Amino acid sequence: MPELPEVEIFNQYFRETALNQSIKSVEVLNAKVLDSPEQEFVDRLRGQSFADTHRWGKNLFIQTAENVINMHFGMTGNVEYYHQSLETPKYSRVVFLFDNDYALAYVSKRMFGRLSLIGSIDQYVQDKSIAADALVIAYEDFRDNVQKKKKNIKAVLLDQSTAAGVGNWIADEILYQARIHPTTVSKVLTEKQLKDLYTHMQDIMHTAIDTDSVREQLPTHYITKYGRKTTIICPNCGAEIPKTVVAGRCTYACANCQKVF
DNA sequence: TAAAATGTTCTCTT
DNA sequence: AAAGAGAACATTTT
Repeated sequence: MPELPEVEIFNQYFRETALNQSIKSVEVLNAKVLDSPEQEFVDRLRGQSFADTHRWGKNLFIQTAENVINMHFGMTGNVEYYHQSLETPKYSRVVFLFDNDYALAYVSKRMFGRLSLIGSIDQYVQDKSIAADALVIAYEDFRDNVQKKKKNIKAVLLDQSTAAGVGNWIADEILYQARIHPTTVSKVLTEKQLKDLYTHMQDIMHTAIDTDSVREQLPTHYITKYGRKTTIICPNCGAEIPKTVVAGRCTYACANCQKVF
């Protein structure tokens, strides 16, 4: 679930619910998702409140008066705000209990997600070589980042040091819309093709955010609309779209419409 | 039932 | 040295 649009939706949800709530206690149900020792994590957040948030790529940063938290969701996960009289959501790993009797659960089904106490957002993204966010990166920076690399274009798009926030389904969708095959080596792409990729990248992100990232609500010319398990028919040419592996990830690309350059 | 899953990081190699 | 390829990670679902 959590590519840039999902995390943006989590960010908006977080801001509408948990922001400015005073943290009465922190329950760690599975310390594996914490980067810091459990006791330190709990001690540093108890009694504080979430003052502000920022999304950068797939990362959600949450600030309190004295701390910055990096929240990452991995392959599965979300946040859920609920009244404490209700059951804790399934797969909750850490729960922040507020003074108002509501709580915010950090949910991570596969436990690939992480909660980390960090020094600052700038330091974090620099340490991790995370590029500017895909929605705000300047075209020239995106182009330069692509041209620095020698991998196939799908691997380059998935690389968070190209533009932060692109994940597996969005990479496929960008390449489908730009009619470029994912195995194309990124270096051979023309300026026009790079501009096209950039434009589609931002269009797709905005479209996914606007549709609340509900797959069925995506435009009919998106391959992502048709899922990633069953057989997909190309909305452009009608051919069956094969499932392959590119950059170590499952990949859907139309052999007719997407050329290898 | 074994495989696959909307991600990142580590290790090995070049 | 730095970049790329591939495995590893942990868990659930189909």
